[in-house]
Amino acid sequence: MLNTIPELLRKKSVQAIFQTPTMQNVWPTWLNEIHHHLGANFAENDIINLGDNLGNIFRSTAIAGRDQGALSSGGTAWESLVCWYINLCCVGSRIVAIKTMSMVPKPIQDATTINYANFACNTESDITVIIFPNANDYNQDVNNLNIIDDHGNTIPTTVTGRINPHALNFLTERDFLNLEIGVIQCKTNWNDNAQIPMLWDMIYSAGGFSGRNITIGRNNFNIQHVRNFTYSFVTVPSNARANYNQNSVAVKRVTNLSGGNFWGQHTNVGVARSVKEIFNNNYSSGSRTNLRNDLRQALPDFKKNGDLEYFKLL
DNA sequence: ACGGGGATAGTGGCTAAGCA
DNA sequence: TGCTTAGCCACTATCCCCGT
Repeated sequence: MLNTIPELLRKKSVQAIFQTPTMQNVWPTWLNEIHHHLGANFAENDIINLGDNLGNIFRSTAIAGRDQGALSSGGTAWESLVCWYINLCCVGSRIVAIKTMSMVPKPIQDATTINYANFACNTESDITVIIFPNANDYNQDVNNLNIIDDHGNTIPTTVTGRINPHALNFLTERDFLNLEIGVIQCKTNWNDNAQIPMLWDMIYSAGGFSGRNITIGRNNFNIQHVRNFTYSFVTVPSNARANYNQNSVAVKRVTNLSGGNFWGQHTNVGVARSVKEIFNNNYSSGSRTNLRNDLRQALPDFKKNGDLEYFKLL
């Protein structure tokens, strides 16, 4: 079960997260905090409930004062944590979160591109979530798949044990109409940055503005052609003294996003929901049974040096 | 006119991805 | 491998709005 296309992509995505020096710096501290929240003999609910504490985990590496380096790395660190968490909760499903844009299959990169006249401003989508269709090619062990391209040639699913990007590009192109895609905008602070997700969501929702030569998509891949597309906002938030209520501008700016707004703490009704709610809200069709059940079956693999060791939970 | 609270705009060194 | 550059965010002075 853990050798499917989505699982191989997940592994590649999570391994990439741990490549950055920033992540290697913060991880020992975060892991302590994560273990503290998970408890000794954790179950699937403990993993999902980490979402209520992502903000605390993030802040456990907060540096006194604020040098510019901390500011810069903060954004990367938060994106990494959210991407790690989503993949963690989605083990066993067809839902995969990817932080590195170059790892996103080409058709999806093309579809999310926004063209401002001739200028392709590649959306700085922090995290791209792909929900693969409920089809054989995404449910079976990759060794049992036989993927034939348009010329009748077999495309290998893996290259030296890792997923073959060409196979992924081919499949996402072939099954494009049945894909679901989620874009997640991550920001550590909420106040001023709320404008950004609001504006991108407007453009995606409008499908571009033809009169002004603003269009979405390249190579005939359009985000409005996939089965479902959501745009969401996930914040820490790092603004310690901020007092958010349902009338705050920052709140109003993101409450209407197609994918909703979330934060790394307990849900505050009318303000923001815990990031753990993002799965039911946006990605539920990607679960094989349901999120908890998929996760429960994978639990043993977290607790030994097994298939899921790459999450570095040990 | 005044005061207070909330929103806004600007700052600026570091990080990491991309490229040659 | 080294260089270039887009992108990162916490804090503060200032602006704006509204009630008194």
